[in-house]
Amino acid sequence: MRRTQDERKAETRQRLLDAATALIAERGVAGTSIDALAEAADRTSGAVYAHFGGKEGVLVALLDELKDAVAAAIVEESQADDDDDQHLEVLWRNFVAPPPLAGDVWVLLEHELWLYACRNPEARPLVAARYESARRGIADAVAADDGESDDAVGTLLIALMIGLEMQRRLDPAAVPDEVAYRGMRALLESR
Amino acid sequence: MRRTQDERKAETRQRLLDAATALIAERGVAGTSIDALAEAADRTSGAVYAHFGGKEGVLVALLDELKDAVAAAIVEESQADDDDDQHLEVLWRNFVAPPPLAGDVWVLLEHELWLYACRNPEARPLVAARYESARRGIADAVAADDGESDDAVGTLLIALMIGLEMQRRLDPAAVPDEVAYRGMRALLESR
DNA sequence: GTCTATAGATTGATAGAC
DNA sequence: GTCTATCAATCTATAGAC
Repeated sequence: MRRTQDERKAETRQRLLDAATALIAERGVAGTSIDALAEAADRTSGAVYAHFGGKEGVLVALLDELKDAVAAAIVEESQADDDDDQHLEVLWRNFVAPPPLAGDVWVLLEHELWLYACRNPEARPLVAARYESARRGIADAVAADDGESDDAVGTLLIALMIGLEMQRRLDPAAVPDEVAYRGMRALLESR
Repeated sequence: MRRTQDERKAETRQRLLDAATALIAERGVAGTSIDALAEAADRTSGAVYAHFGGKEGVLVALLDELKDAVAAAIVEESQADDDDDQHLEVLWRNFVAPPPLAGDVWVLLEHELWLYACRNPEARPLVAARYESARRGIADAVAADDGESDDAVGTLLIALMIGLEMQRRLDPAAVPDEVAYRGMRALLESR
């Protein structure tokens, strides 16, 4: 029993996107050739052009797929709890390594996409929308208690977590969890 | 009157490093070929190999040159003032566009170097030292008033500024200066 | 130390068979 | 839609003249 063309097509597409996720995180956008991408997905470069038209097309599709999946996953668990401080702990842990992707991969990929957006105006709105969605999600999550949402808190918390994670990558000892919590709590209380 | 060999040598070295700064910020580490680098410096690829042995050598030299120059510049002006709130404003403005480099170039370059360090363990200590130096500098700068320095404040302030600047690049309206000040003040007062 | 020249590998992108 | 085959451009790295 043979699978339909559509199934085959969808599988190839997904394989290419998965390969792109891994390779771009590992070697960067510029460091990932179309050939390497296709090979990692067990296809040939022709398939990449047929599906996405080129490397930029792959990136747009990748951004579209990730869209708010990550933001949603980061926030999701935080909603479950009632304690304000635990909110922050879960938020921080999920941010460092959100469920849908391995933490190692995710952070590097996110920075690659950010750089790509800075350099390619046509991709900027897509990436900007991701951050906007993350800001809202976090603002809503931490506002769940008293019902009042404050966008600026989302902006600040995301900023802090990004910067802390960056420093932690270079030297884990430089960013103890307690320091992260202290900073997040301070921002939360600045409302 | 002819210049000495040493002068010529030093000029070539500096030209190559300047070209590397500009090109890496613009196209990234992987996106910058040795040929393009040499050409931008008005030399040939052979000069790059003679001076630095290859692309990694250029990056190490670049890191060494930037070292704490940027950190020092960011902090320097902040020392001049007495008012605590003005401290933060100057800090934020200098961070967004520190004197030694154009703001546009600096932030992108810094992210490229961070990604490079994440992927290349041998470069990690160099970049980690840059961040460590920046943490100390900021911690000392904001502690100038009461004399008490707190490393964690440096970690948190840097983290926040990095994350805010990233969001601002994608959408300037998303990060008003007042939000930045509010966040920085909250972190500062968390001591 | 610096250049030119070049070899060998890799890249992006396309044409054509199936 | 997917593959093979392929061309032209670009890249890294080295050898050798000066």
